[in-house]
Amino acid sequence: MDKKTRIRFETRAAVIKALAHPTRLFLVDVLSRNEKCVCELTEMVGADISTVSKHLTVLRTAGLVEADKRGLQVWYRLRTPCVMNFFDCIESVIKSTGSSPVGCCVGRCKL
Amino acid sequence: MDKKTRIRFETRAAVIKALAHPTRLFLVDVLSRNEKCVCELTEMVGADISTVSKHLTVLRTAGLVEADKRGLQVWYRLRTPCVMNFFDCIESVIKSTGSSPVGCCVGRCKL
DNA sequence: TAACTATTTGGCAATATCGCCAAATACTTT
DNA sequence: AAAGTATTTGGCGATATTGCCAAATAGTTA
Repeated sequence: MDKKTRIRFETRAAVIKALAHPTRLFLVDVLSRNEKCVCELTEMVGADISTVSKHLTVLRTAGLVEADKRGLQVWYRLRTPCVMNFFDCIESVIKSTGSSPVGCCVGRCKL
Repeated sequence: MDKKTRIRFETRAAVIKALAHPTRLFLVDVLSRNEKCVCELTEMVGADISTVSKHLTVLRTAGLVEADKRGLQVWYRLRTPCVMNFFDCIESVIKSTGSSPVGCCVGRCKL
């Protein structure tokens, strides 16, 4: 395993990790239809605005969404619609296993 | 946000979380070409066999790989080739941002 | 400029993840 | 049956992630 290969998989994992949270998946799903301001996303998620803002930062750092400020509001939109294709595959995995959510933000996660 | 929606995203996140690690991405990549026994995968990864075994368990629990025992060895293979399509999308995200790996198993992860 | 609104940032406590070691399990060979 | 091989499981210390609160920042309006 050469270093180059190792770094390639670490880089990919960093992007996938940004998607690996129910709230962030929800945000990506919403943003795949329309751009939204943070306040609106916060209302949809139902968590503290600071929590939602941090999730959006994670997505933005990974290159999955982008944002621009208009007046007081910051509007986010999906940069990479191709991630939506992936969800069909994920759904097929879920259907084929009857899997249910495990080990994720037990009891604290609004989403 | 109704409960049903919440659970749907938690379920999806659980599957994606199983992919969100460089070693597991590497395993998926290797298994997408051929089935392999744990010992061979362990050698390729270069970590402790117990570590590799646990990563394989994570992938299997998520429904992404399956395994069967033959003699002393356990052979794993990819159940869901569709995940490979996703990597092209991930690569395009990476190329468009020049992103590099962050915050992941710093200094400890062989992969 | 002071008050107000929208968002981000800092920090902390609670969880979750990770990798290794040691021990247990399962199967094979002698 | 005893010894040997392949794999899984238990457990622990080290890291990383998450959500909320409070405070800081940025822009708007009175």
